[in-house]
Amino acid sequence: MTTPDWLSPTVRAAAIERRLAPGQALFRSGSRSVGFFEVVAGTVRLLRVDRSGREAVLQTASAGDTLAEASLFSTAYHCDAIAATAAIVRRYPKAVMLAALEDDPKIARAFAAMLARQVMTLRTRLETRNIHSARDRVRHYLTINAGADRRTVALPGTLKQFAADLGLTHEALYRTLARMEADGDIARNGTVIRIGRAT
Amino acid sequence: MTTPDWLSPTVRAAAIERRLAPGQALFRSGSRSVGFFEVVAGTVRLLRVDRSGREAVLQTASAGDTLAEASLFSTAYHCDAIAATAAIVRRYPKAVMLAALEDDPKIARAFAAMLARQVMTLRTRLETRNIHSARDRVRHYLTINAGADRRTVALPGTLKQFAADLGLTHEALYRTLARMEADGDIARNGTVIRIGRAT
DNA sequence: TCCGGCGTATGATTCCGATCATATGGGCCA
DNA sequence: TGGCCCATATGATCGGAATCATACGCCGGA
Repeated sequence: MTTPDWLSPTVRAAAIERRLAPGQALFRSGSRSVGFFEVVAGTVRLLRVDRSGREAVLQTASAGDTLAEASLFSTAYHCDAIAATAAIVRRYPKAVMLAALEDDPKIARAFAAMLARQVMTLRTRLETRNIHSARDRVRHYLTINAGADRRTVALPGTLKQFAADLGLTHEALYRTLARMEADGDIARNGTVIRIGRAT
Repeated sequence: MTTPDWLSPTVRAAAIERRLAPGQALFRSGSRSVGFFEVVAGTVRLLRVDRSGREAVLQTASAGDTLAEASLFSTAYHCDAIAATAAIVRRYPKAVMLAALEDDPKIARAFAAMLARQVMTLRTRLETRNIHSARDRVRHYLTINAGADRRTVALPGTLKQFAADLGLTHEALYRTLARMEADGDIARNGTVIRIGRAT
């Protein structure tokens, strides 16, 4: 989830860069796993599509985030990775990375710590999804993702993407934000949101 | 999530067993993290409680599962662990485990693999929560957790716990199961569910 | 420059899960 | 054995998010 400064020079040297057009797939569910990725620029989203066509956003990776780390231990990917914007990704080949894990306890530990962070992030998202009220769900997200001042949040993408991340329809999100703004709970400037009663 | 046969004898020797009464807390959110746990018997649930008192089930750990692995890398726990039944847990002290990670690449790798599995499990749960229809949500859970014959599922606990895991009220689950049974989508025998149209 | 697509926005309506209420049976403890 | 708690179950009602529909403005490409 953070810049992989913990990777050894060997692993970094083995990285392979690739550009993605918006909407282009980095990999698809079921395809053979060939390593994990770092997003250098742009945004890539991990998602699964169920029979009814509804898509669940599992992760939104922006510049500096890593992607599909878990695939190191399985032979195939279990979801689709789609570029939300034009993006550049770096692929760290599976074999090289696994070897590095064996060789260097520091890397292994850092890798484990990173996975642990992911587990916590996912748990938090699961917690968000447990909130039924759209308003409370938005509030929960905002308080968790507030910047250093605890008062402003810059959304990573469009409102539509934000809605998908929250597990809401975009209509519901638009309405909720409008109501929260009308009530003075938040103030908006595009995708920058200030939390708290208007002063 | 599986029996930690990958732990070194040293780590295992350092384990500390503890019994829990149903409803008793193993640890609370905010308390200093002192290691991770293995459930030897019974069931322990990880949950967070939001302001409104609603609780989100983050994980249900049964015998053989591990718990709070991610806490190795943080100083405090981020959720409550509550025994759902009478339970026995084994605690693996933090320092011992961290040292083992440094020493033995095999352990580190196995630990990372276990975390990776957790990440995938959590993603699947996130996917489930993205399904709005109670019926489809139940169906999704059942197809994923079907036994070897792909037709039967033995629920790990009570229906009420199952409802919490799915993020439904128990009333909604009772009704949904009743309707699915009436329609012949499933057949039930207590908490054992057979999938598929009645033959 | 004009057109088309997409994000944003809002209205009307529907649907279904949450909530509140009530009932029953089984298990456990006194 | 009696009483209590809890899981299971079902009914009635409500609220709010999903859904369908429409509109507007912006941006990029033809």
